[in-house]
Amino acid sequence: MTDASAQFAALADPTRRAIFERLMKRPMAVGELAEGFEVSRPAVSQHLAALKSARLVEHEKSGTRNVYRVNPEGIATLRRYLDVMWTRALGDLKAVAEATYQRPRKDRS
Amino acid sequence: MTDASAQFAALADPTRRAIFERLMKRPMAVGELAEGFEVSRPAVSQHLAALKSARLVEHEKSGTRNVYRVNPEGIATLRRYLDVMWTRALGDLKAVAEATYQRPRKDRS
DNA sequence: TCTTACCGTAAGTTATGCCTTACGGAGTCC
DNA sequence: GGACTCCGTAAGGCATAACTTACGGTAAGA
Repeated sequence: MTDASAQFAALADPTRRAIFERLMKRPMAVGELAEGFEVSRPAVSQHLAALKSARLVEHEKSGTRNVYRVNPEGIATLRRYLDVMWTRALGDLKAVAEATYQRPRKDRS
Repeated sequence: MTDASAQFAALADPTRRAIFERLMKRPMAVGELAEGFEVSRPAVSQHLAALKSARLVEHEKSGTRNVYRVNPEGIATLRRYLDVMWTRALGDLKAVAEATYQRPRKDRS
């Protein structure tokens, strides 16, 4: 069992998902990030804490600012989980599945 | 933009995730499905409704029973979403990413 | 040192979600 | 038709989570 549950929960909230997607474009400090949303800056801080505990983002201090960026490994974890789901969901629909989604052989990294 | 948000929310709840994973093994009726969990049968019904509105499961009536099964397309939607996330998250880490997860190239810009 | 900028945390309120029991509809068998 | 099975929905309680304002701590500049 992985920690995919925390990651699903982290990406379930719309605001948090928007924050995460915004961090996709480029790393940003908290204040700059908060300007793009209607919620307050502390709310953004709390969302970032949730994303951090889910291993979806990382952060690094730069002077007084705290720059956040996405963590590719977090996304990779979800991808691997969904790969397992996908493989099991195929069942007798294997032919159809392989036609609609090409996927590489799965290895544990 | 897809309806991935509803799917993330659907898979965020542990009980609902367990129900979904149990349906992976084989299609089941609601009553039979509910016996495997500690929560009540109506609770399972509500979870199934959430999974259904997220396009993650389908159902088909068979007499008085309602047989649910997973919908592979729902998982595919999440996989595609995470593929986009993954591609964008690579950024300047492209080399590292390609080393840990083989995937076809997908350039934007 | 004093001031300013930037950010995390605490405390409290409000909204959301999960669960329960109770009820009613639809299908099957006699 | 009557009884039984199976299931969805309604109503309400309760826990969790999301948001706000207020406050404190740390770093940089004058």
